[in-house]
Amino acid sequence: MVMARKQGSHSDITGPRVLDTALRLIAQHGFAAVSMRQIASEVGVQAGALYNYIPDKQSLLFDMMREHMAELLTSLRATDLQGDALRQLEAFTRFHIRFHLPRPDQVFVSYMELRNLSPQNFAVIERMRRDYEDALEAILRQGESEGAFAVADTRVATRAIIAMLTGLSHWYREEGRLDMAAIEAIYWDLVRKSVGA
Amino acid sequence: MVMARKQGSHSDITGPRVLDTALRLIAQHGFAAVSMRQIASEVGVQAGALYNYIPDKQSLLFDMMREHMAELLTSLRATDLQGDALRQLEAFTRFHIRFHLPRPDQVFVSYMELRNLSPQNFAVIERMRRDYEDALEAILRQGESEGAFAVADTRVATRAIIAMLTGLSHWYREEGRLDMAAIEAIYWDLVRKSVGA
DNA sequence: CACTTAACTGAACATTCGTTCAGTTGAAAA
DNA sequence: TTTTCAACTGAACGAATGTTCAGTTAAGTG
Repeated sequence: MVMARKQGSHSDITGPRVLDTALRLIAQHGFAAVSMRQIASEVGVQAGALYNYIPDKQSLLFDMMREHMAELLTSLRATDLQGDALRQLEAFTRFHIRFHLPRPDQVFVSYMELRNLSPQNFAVIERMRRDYEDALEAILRQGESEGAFAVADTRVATRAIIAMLTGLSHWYREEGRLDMAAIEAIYWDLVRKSVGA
Repeated sequence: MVMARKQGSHSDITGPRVLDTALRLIAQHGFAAVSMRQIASEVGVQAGALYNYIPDKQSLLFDMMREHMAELLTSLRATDLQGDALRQLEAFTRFHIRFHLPRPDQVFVSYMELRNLSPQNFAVIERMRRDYEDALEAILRQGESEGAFAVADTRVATRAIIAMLTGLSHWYREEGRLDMAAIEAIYWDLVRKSVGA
């Protein structure tokens, strides 16, 4: 029987390092602007070695984005979204900020590199993004039927709120003026008011 | 005296066509993913001919973005932003939508390709973007001093509102369910409420 | 008409690209 | 100690990259 190697084997170290390094570089320079040789160089191997961990460059991007979206949806479903619509909306808002703020590179790549996905891969990611949007839309619809919210168009409001929240990741810096708790409070105030609650 | 040629000369036709074609292709595939040969091919010339109109590829991107931002700022200053803060905010909101909706490619490129600008060029564009943000921030501050608006943090609210409005360009389609007037009404409702007015 | 010159071609330049693969290395297995 | 094989190297592949430039074309000028 062949055991998995525990020492001396770098596979379980190099593998994740490839994805981590690629994520950072692509977030910084863009998918098309980063070469396999750049990624390999920062990992500390030759370009050919990358192909022990990924079939090709396209899969590198797809795997990063799919993992990000899968984590997002899993975390959302694991989050307690109960109570009336107002409480659910607050929970969703705070969840979104808490999930996205510590992951600026993933957010950047997932929103900027959609064009560089193959059509099939794009469809998969788009479906996941739509699932996330639908969770917020359901909350808004419930709020309307409760009479707690007043929005002119639920679908548009859904997208507007997500754009507002996601935009946060484009300028937030950890060392900045506001910590995450302050950010949460400010955005929750904006979101709550925007739906008329 | 040498007159500018009026017929038979393609310079005044090809020149703008280069920028237009480049804009469309870059919006579609991204700056790094579009080659000079692709642009030239769609324009109907050889790659070398492009260099009669631009010094290099970087200038192509920079010229496109600077022109977009300059038009944005010029149009904003030509817009009647008077009356109390609430009226100004409405005027700003409607201006933003009317300016951006008919220019999806420019918006896309200007917000997605900042990474591909050289540091000097980036600084120029960033300065212009900041000028635009400041116009909105001034309105919010006036609204606060009037007692018309209630926002937890003016700087954050400024960015949040612009993110909300700009996000519109990412999903709006001319042939869609809503025309521009409907969109304006829906977003103005969201913006007005978000600042507590 | 001959002359000038703006506009463009077509080929070439040195790099770089993603990807493949035969061969090397060195630690775990027997 | 010998064997095994996962992990990796280093070189090579054809194709594509941005950019340059000597030469061609054709329309305007005098």
